[in-house]
Amino acid sequence: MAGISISEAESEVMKALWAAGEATAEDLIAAVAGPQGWAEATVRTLINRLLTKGALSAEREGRRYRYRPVLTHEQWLVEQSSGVLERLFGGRVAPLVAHFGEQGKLTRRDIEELRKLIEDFDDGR
Amino acid sequence: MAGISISEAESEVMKALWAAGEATAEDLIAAVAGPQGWAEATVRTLINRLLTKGALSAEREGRRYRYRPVLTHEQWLVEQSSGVLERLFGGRVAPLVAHFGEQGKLTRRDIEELRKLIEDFDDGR
DNA sequence: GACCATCAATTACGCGTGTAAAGGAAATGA
DNA sequence: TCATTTCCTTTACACGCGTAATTGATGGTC
Repeated sequence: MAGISISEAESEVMKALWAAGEATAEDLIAAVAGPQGWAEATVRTLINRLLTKGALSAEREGRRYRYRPVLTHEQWLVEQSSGVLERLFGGRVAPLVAHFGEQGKLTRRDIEELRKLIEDFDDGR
Repeated sequence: MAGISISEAESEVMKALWAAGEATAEDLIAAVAGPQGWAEATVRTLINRLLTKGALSAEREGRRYRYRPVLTHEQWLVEQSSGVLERLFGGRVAPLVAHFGEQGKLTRRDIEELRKLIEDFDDGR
C-alpha cells in the first residue's frame, strides 16, 4: 500500500472529480480552469498525471474519456490530515484544536458541533 | 508580509533550532542528520537555504556561526495549520475534529481537554 | 476523399527540493 | 611556515511540479 501521493494542483482536479463523482475532461476543465486561472492544457496535464499515478481511472466513451476517482476523498483526507497532525502537533488532537482556538478559528457553530461530538463520543464508550 | 515559506526538509532543521533556541551548525547537524539519515553537507545546505529565505539569522562567533530562528514556531504553525484547515476542511474546525474522531485519533485525554477547552471558550464569550 | 474541428498524448521548460560533493578560507599543530 | 584540519560557501544534479504549447489521432462536413 504505497499510498498514492498527489500534488496541490492535482488535488484541485481531484476535488472537482470527487464533487462530481465522475466527469469528462471537459467537465473538469470547466470546473477548475476558471477558478484556478489555469489554461485548458494545464488541467489536461494534471488529469494525465493523476492517471499515471493511478489516482483516477479513465473509461473510453466514444471519442472521449470518462474519469472516475480511484483515490477516494476519504483516503486523501486521512493521509493529509494525519500527516499534519503528526508533524505539527505530535499526533494529539486537543493541542491542535487549542491552537485554532487561539487563532480565532473556532466559531460559535464549531463549538456547538464539538460539544455534540464529545457527547456522542462519551456515549459510545 | 510575504510569509516565509520553508520546505519539509527545512522544517526539520527549524524544529531543532526552535527546540534549542539557538545553535551552531554543528549542533543542528548533531540534532537532525542522524535521525533523518542525512549527510552533514545536506544539513548545511538546508541551513543556508533557510538563511537566504530569512527564516533564521546568523551571528558570527569566532570561527563559526550561531543561528537563531527568525521565523517563529508559532508563525510556522499558524501558516501550516490554517493552510490545511482551509484546503481540507473548508476552514471549519469541527469537521476536522470529527474526521479525526472517525479515524480513531481522539484519545480519552483529548476528549477531556476538548471538554475543558469548550468550557473555557463559553466562559469567555 | 480532403479538410476542419475536437480530443487526447507528447514534449517543454524553469523552479524548488532533496540530496550531496567539491572548493575556499581560516585556524591549528608540527 | 607548511600541511592539515575544520568550518563555511559554491556548485551539482535528478526529479517533481506548475504551467503550458505542440503534435497526433479521430470523427464530422463539403
